[in-house]
Amino acid sequence: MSLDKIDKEILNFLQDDAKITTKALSNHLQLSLTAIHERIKKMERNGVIKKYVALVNPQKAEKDFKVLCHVKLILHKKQNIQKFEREIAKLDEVLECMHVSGDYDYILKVQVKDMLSYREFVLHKLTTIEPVGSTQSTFIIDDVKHSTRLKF
Amino acid sequence: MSLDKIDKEILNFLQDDAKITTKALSNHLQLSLTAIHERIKKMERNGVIKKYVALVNPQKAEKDFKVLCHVKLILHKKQNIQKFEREIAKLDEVLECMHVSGDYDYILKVQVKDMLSYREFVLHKLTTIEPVGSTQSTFIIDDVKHSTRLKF
DNA sequence: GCTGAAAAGCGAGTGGG
DNA sequence: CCCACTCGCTTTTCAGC
Repeated sequence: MSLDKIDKEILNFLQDDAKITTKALSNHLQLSLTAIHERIKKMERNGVIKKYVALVNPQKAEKDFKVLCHVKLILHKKQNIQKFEREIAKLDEVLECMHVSGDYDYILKVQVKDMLSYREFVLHKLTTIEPVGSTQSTFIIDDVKHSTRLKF
Repeated sequence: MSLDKIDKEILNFLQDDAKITTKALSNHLQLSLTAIHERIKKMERNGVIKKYVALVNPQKAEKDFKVLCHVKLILHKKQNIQKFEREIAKLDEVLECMHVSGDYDYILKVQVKDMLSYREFVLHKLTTIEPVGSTQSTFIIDDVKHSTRLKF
């Protein structure tokens, strides 16, 4: 589907505030309520808008220890890859799992309470996944910027 | 502030669906409308809930080329660090900027349309930031998991 | 901190231009 | 694409426990 300029502006607003009213949008974009409403519904149906979520502040919720964990698999067989990706998806501590080019196969962004919890995670969860070969941890000193927004 | 069990359950729901009604929550958690409502408002005031946002599907919005860009600064002086972080915050292509331990100073998650746009980004935006020394790009083959949710 | 009920505001759908 | 109008639901507030 193709997004025109107005669609993109709507997305810019909704990515900042899921609860903005259609009325406010219609003021900002000089368009009628109905038009805005239909465009939003269409983008929801098409999957352009995936979902609406609340973002929680990790500092205020005991989840402020963040690590980038580099993972190598033992063997690059299809079954291994699938198994790893399936198991990783189940782990709540893993917010992101990226299959990457370069020295490692995957980079995980892991978010837990503290160093101790991280150790628990690596020992009892991550390294018990069979295809995992080696891992290497890069600690995040500061999350300078963290956005969920694609700017159009 | 401390979050009790009910608060945490509310957060689990809201992180999946910002638009869930207080009524639905009151059913799930066996609590009155007003009680749920007050807990949510309190967490919003305290900043436990940062904001409500719409998540856009990058595949359907021409932003499906993702790169982890490792950055070294030329000199680790306070001014350099501050300047870099200030400039990076302005770049819409950079969704995440993490100050990390290890061989590099920062890891950026950059999200653009395609390889050409990425090249433009590196040449005309990233490397024109003064304190940037060297950069190294790790391409994301597949975003296996991408979550905004902290599980309680 | 909880409940229940009443008031105000918004979303979703309709008919028509 | 816009306007005007409903209806029903959700949010918000208020009294009282």
